[in-house]
Formats: sequence, C-alpha cells, structure tokens
Amino acid sequence: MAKIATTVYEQIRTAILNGELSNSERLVEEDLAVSMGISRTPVREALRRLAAEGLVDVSPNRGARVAEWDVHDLREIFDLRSILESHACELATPRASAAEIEFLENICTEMEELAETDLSSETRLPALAARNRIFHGKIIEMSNSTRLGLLIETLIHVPIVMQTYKVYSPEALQRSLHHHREIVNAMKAGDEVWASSVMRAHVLAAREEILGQPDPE
Amino acid sequence: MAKIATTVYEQIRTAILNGELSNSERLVEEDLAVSMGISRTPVREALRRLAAEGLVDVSPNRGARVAEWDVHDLREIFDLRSILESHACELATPRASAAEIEFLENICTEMEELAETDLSSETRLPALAARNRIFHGKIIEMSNSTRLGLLIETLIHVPIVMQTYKVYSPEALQRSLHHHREIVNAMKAGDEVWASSVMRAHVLAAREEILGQPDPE
DNA sequence: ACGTTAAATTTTGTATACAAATAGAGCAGC
DNA sequence: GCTGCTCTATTTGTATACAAAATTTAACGT
Repeated sequence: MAKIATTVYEQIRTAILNGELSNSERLVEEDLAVSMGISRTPVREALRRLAAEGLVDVSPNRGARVAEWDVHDLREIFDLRSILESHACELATPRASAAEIEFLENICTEMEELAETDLSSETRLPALAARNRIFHGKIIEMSNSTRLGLLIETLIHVPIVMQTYKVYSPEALQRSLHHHREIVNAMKAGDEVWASSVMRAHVLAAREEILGQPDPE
Repeated sequence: MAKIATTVYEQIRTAILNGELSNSERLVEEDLAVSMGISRTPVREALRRLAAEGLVDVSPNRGARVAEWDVHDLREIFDLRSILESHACELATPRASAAEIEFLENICTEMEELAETDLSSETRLPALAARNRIFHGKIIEMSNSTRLGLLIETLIHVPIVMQTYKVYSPEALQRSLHHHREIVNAMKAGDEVWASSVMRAHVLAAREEILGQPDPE
C-alpha cells in the first residue's frame, strides 16, 4: 500500500489545483488529520512537501495556508515558462522521433476537433486543457532534461496556469491551436530555432491573454 | 529560539555542500537524531526538506542518502544556469542603479586583487568563491524576480557548482574575472543584450572548464 | 562451498502525548 | 467606540511509542 503521507499530499494538491480551497485558506493539521481519519504526522509531511513546491505558505508556529499569486507573480511565471519551454523545444527538436512527431500531431488534431464542437459544454474545456498539458509535457519529456522538467513543473502547477483555457476567448483558442500545429511542423522540419521561437511566442501570448496588457510597474 | 528542524536542516545542508559527507552516504534518522541529542521528528523534517531541494534522495521505507550527480546532471545544470542567469542579466540591466553598478565593480576589483596574490594559499580560493557567489547573487537580486532566484538557487547548490573555482586553471580564472568585468560594463552601458550574452558565455565557459569537452551521447 | 530460506535486527512510517507558541475572547481603561 | 491588556483555547513543534517494512544474519540443505 502507498504511504499515507503521499496520499494526503496528492489529495490536498489536487484540491488546490482544482480551486476547491479558497484563497489563502488556513490548513490546520489537526483538522485535515481527523477529516481523513489519520494522525497529524503524515499531514505535516504532506504540507511541508507542498510548501517546498510553493503551493502552500507556512510560517513558523503559525501553520500553513494555501498560497496565492498576484499579477506580478503570474508575470514572472509566464516569463520563465516562455524561456524554459522554448528551451525544451530547442532540445527536443533534434531528438524527435517520427513516432513522437506523430503523437504530437494526433494531439493537435484532437484539440482542433474539440474546438470545433460546442465549447460551452461542461466537458470540452477540461478535455482541451488535459490535451494541452499532454502536449507541453510530451515536448518537455522529449527534451530529455530531467531538471528542466522539474523546473517547469514547479512553475506551472499554479492553478491559473493549469486552467489556462478557461479564460481564453475563441480567437485566443484558435491562435493557441495554430501555435501547437506550427511547433510540430517546425520540429518535423528539424528547425529548432523555429520551434523554440513559436513556443516562446505561444507562452507569451498566453500571458497576455490571461494578464491583459503588461503592467507598467 | 529557532526551530530545531531548521538548525538540523542547515547543519546537514552545509555538511553536504562542504563535501563532508561522502557520496551517496546513508543518512539514518535515528543516528542523526542521537548525534545531535534530539528526536527523529525534526530530523525527518530536515531530510524531507533537503530531498525537495534535491540535495538528498529518499526512497520509501529505505531512507535518505546524499544525492550525487553525474556528468549528464552537471551538463543539465550548467545549461539551465546559462539560460536563467543570462535572463537575470537581461532583467537586471535596465533596473540597475549607479550604487548597484558600483557594488558590482567593487567585487570585480576585490576578486582581481585576490587573483594576483598567491592562489595556493588556503584562504584565497574560498575568498574568491564567496565573492563569486555574491556577484552572481547580486545580479539575480537586481533582476527583481523572486521565482527566477529560487529556480537558480535550486540549481547551484550542487557542491561542484559551489566550489567551481577549486578546479579552475589560472587562465580560466582570468577569463572568468574578465567576464565579470565585461558584464558590469555592459550593464553600465545599459545594454542588456550584451550583458546577458556575456553572462551566458560566462556560465557555459565554466561548464566546459569543469566538464571538459561536451559528451557526444 | 554455495545458494536459499527464515528468523532477528535495524530502520522507516504512523500514532499519540506533551510542551511551547500563537491567536482570540473578554474585559479594563480612556 | 476604540485601544491595549490578560487569560484561555487553539495550534504548532518535539518527543516518544509502536507497527510495518526492509536489511542483515544465521541456519539449513544440497
């Protein structure tokens, strides 16, 4: 059987990612423990792990809260994502096998077909978001850099980043899908400069779609 | 008084960073606890924290070991450092104040003076390494991106990266100091492309100095 | 001698107990 | 009504106890 601490960790994590916990909600160890019928020990471990990932903030003797992110945080996150995922494309392109290219192409097709159906349906947006994550994750995996993957992971687990498509306009969605298709074409052509440039543009476009105009600071 | 867990964390951490613990040495909770006269609980917390940072590896029911890094790991680390620190330069340049430029210039001067003295002395290399860390840290701080700082931090705490200068040839050291000076000059001129390019070259040069020629894979 | 299996020991994972710190309620004073 | 205080209740931090898993040791047969 899996460790209890890991189970707790995953439960709290998905709860945060799905936005089921309100912003900066207090996470009391005892409460979580009794609600799950376990002791505080594994709860503590899970919370510390989430803190290390940046999903919760803990202050000494004051406990843990769900982390929250302001506009400046999101700007930082998308800026870094644009750099790191672009780099992933650069590394992945010369390594890409025919099978991997085909895999990415299939996801593009699936997403395009999904986008043509009624988007107001409950199931469409999650389906798109899931495939989007697979698409980006696959390219990161293809980059063959464990640490690059880990760095990106620590960035994108912020709820708003996970739920990107929820705030997309139809035009933004179309542009996003075109970017995906163009990235695969660039990789197919073995052109890592092209591929990485489109990826960078793709993430920065998402940034603007979510944040609106750049803040002057 | 500070939390015991934090104290333990720092002790183990510096022990690893100073290379006082042999590679992949087992870290038994009970042993560490009794040797410090405390219970296992804070030791556990410290070990999990170090695991999240990548300084130790933990396997379920099998405990923690000091992490070790092979050539491929180091290559990944320096590649990512080159990208992220270069980005830090890009962000820092337009924000740099006169005082900050002067601060960096002073470090450059100090390091140049240290390099002219007898390098075989016990104290010279640590003094250089400390100033090197301050130099890079200052630029990261000037970039004003909390997350960028955190990402870089998780990369550079690997012992070999911390102790870079220990393996430098005199020529490599000179080149490194020239890079530092050039970076400051570029920032002073407000040229973020120049500054970030030199920084990228600076880190990639360090990579080659430490790893030798690129592995063909 | 060698390998295999089974007990014994060690070590981790979780629960519980207690101490230390913090937050909050209630009340005094202005 | 508001501010600042004390005391209580809550909550975190650490220690200890026990259960579960893994590693080591020992025994046994071939």
